[in-house]
Formats: sequence, structure tokens, C-alpha cells
Amino acid sequence: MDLRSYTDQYIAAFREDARALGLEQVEENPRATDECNLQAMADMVGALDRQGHTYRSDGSVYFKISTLPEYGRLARLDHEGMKSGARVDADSYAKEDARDFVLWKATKPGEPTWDFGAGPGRPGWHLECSAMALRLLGPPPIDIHAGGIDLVFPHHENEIAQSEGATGHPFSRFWVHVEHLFVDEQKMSKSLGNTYTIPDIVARGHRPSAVRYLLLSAHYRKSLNFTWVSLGQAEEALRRLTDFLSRLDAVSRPGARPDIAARIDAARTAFAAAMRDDLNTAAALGAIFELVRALNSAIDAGEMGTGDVPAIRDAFDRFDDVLGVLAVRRAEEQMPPIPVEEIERLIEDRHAARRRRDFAAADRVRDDLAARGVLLEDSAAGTKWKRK
RNA sequence: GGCGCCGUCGCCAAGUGGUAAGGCAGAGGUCUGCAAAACCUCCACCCCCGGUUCAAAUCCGGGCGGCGCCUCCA
Repeated sequence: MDLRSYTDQYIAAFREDARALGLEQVEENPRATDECNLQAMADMVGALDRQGHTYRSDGSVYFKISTLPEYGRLARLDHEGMKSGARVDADSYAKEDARDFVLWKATKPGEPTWDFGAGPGRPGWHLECSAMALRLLGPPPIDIHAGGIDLVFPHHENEIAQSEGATGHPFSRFWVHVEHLFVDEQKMSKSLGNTYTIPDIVARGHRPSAVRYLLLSAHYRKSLNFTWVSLGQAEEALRRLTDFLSRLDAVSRPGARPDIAARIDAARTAFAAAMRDDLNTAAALGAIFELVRALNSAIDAGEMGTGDVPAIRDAFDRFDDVLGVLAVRRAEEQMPPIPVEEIERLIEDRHAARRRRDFAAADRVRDDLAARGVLLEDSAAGTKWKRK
């Protein structure tokens, strides 16, 4: 299998998972080994050469950190402390300074090699990000650079050094770093092997919408410990939201209530304030649940009219424009485990049984459907079904 | 050793000076053929010890506990 086919598999899997989670499709999936990108990297090395930021050693090109006084600002590095760090001397490469990093690695026997002007070899581990980001999103500065907190140093620091050293302009206006995702108290990482894929989660009987909810339930700058228990709790919380929305269908009184409009307004204000506060999604969800309780209460008290419903739906649509979790859930509901016609036929059968007060038969229908992943709920307005 | 993060109810999780949001689970009740859903009621002196302040989960100091980065995995 050639390199391209190999990596295609992962790109396809990523796209599929992203779709399941309701992520917007990305415009670009740049590959470091595409010619246009290798050329951009070689050009960046050339620019760094001209600015005096590089040196060569054993056929590799290195970035000379002493030429960039700003180096380390993002990670708030203490240069003196770094020099006396315990592990730098483990490095076997021919660098002038322990902090220097490789831009372009010399060819090694048996490894792929390219030459676009920086000499025969392959890209260093940071160069591709700077070169591809500026090629696709430039000119600098780009607006936002995101990533995991573990990448602040050295990866992002080195991206800054390369980009700013080559262009003379700031690299990114904003840096957004997310804390780690843990699995059973351990950092989730490929090298530890403690990763779950979206297909793994689905195979366990959970839904991607629950994963999305779980990720929204904590602030992005706090680590989140994934457990199957918390995923189940996320599932239940999300269900409360969707159950509420489906209750709206049964509202039949005419008219609208000003106090309901006021409630909606207060929730929208609180939601927006929470999001404006460094994307506090957990607090934003809190505002939604407070609204749900107030509105459920109003429904029970017969104090909601059909005239209120559009405004409520609109508010939830606006919330979900931001959170994008209800849309994922709706897409999942489009694909019930049993054909909709069959569910509706069985509901009719059950109604017939209930009318003749054959509750055993009626319960049997409900239990059978439940065993197949569909739950029934009776109310004055009729019987609703939903996925388990 | 250097830099940084975290410790809030059984579980998840907001709250960074004014007396503890929200969700899940649980208990009791209302409704229901039964369920489910929903509603009502109940359920936290915020890891510990000092300090500052009229007032501290929030600020300061010191502990204890957990974690991340300081590796050519990107």
C-alpha cells in the first residue's frame, strides 16, 4: 500500500467520526507530503536562512533559537531553567544549543526523502504546521490557533519561531488550548493505547450525541475524565432536553403568555453571557435546564399556549446553533432501530389492546419494543415513541 | 529541579470577595390501568491549617493529594 492510500484511510475515518459528532466539514485536509506543501516548507527554510535563523549540521537544518529573543513567550519558559533541565543532554543530535530544533532532517537510509530546495531529507516535526497554515490561511497573522495544552511547548512555541522568523509578522492573534481528555484517570493518548473511537462507543450502545454533550458539559480549559458512567449521565441529561422539546407538540391551548416570553428572554441572556465568558458551555447548559424546568412546569399547569411554542423552538434553535448537540440527536432519531411504519403499527395494536382493557397484551407490545430499542410513553395527547 | 493545571453533594459540573447554578443518581409525594415522562419537597459549612477582610469556595501563606509539559509521537 502506498503512503497516500494508507493515510486516506485515516482521513476517511476522521471525516466519518466528525460527521457523527456533528462537526462542520473542514475545508482542507493538507498533507505534509503533497508537493505544494513540501515546497512551502522548503521556501520557509529558505526565508529563515535569509533572516539568519538557521544553521546546518550533518545535512540537517536547525533553527537557532538564540536569534529570536521572543522565543518561549507563549509557554512562559524560563530560559535559564531550561538549560539546566535534566533531560536535554539525552539528545544525541548535533545541535549547537539544546533548545534548538530541527527544521529539515537529513536523509536516512530506508526513509522517504524529498528535495524542494532545503536539501535532500524530510520535514522536521513542526515545520509542516507553520508552512501549511500560512499557505492556506495566510498572510499572517492567522486569527486563531487551537490545540491541546500539551502542545504549547515545544510544538506551538516552535511554530511561532518558524513563522515569525520567516515572515517577520506575528503568527496568530489568539491561541486556544484545551485541557486533556482523560480515560479512567489517565491521559487519553495513542501511545498509551487507552483510546476509544466513535465506532467503539456506538458498539457499546451509546450515541455520538451523548459524547458531544459530555464534552460540552465541562469547560474546555479543564481536564475531562471520560468514563462510561459519565457518558450515561450525559445521555440522560440530553434526553431531558429532547423529551421537553417533544412535549411541546402536545401543547394545544390557544394564546401566549408574557411571563413565558420573559422566561425565554432571561434564559437567552444567561446563555449568551455564559458563552461570552470564555465559552462557558457548562454554565450555558445550566441556563437551558433552568428554562426547561420553568417551561415544563408551565405545561403541567396548563399555562402555556400554542402561541408560545414558536418562540420556545426558536430559542432552542439558537442555543443549538452554538452547541450543535440537538441537531446531532435529531439526525440519530431519523434512524430508529425499527422501521417507523412498524413502530406506528405496533402502537395501534397496543391501543386496540388497551381499549379492550387487555393490559397484558398492551404491556407485551411495549416490552417487546423496549427490548428492540424503542420506548413508548403515553400521555393525554397520545402515545409517543423514542429511541432508547 | 523548572513551568503550569486541578481538588466544590454518591457521580458529573458551574461559580474567582457578598453568603453554594445545573445535570445524573437517590428518598418521599402528585399524575397514570401499569410504566415512562413531568411537576413538588428533600439531599454541600466547597481537601486541611493559618492569615487578610465587615464578609473567603473565591485573595495571601503553608501543607496534603492528583495531573500535564520540560523526549525527533505529531
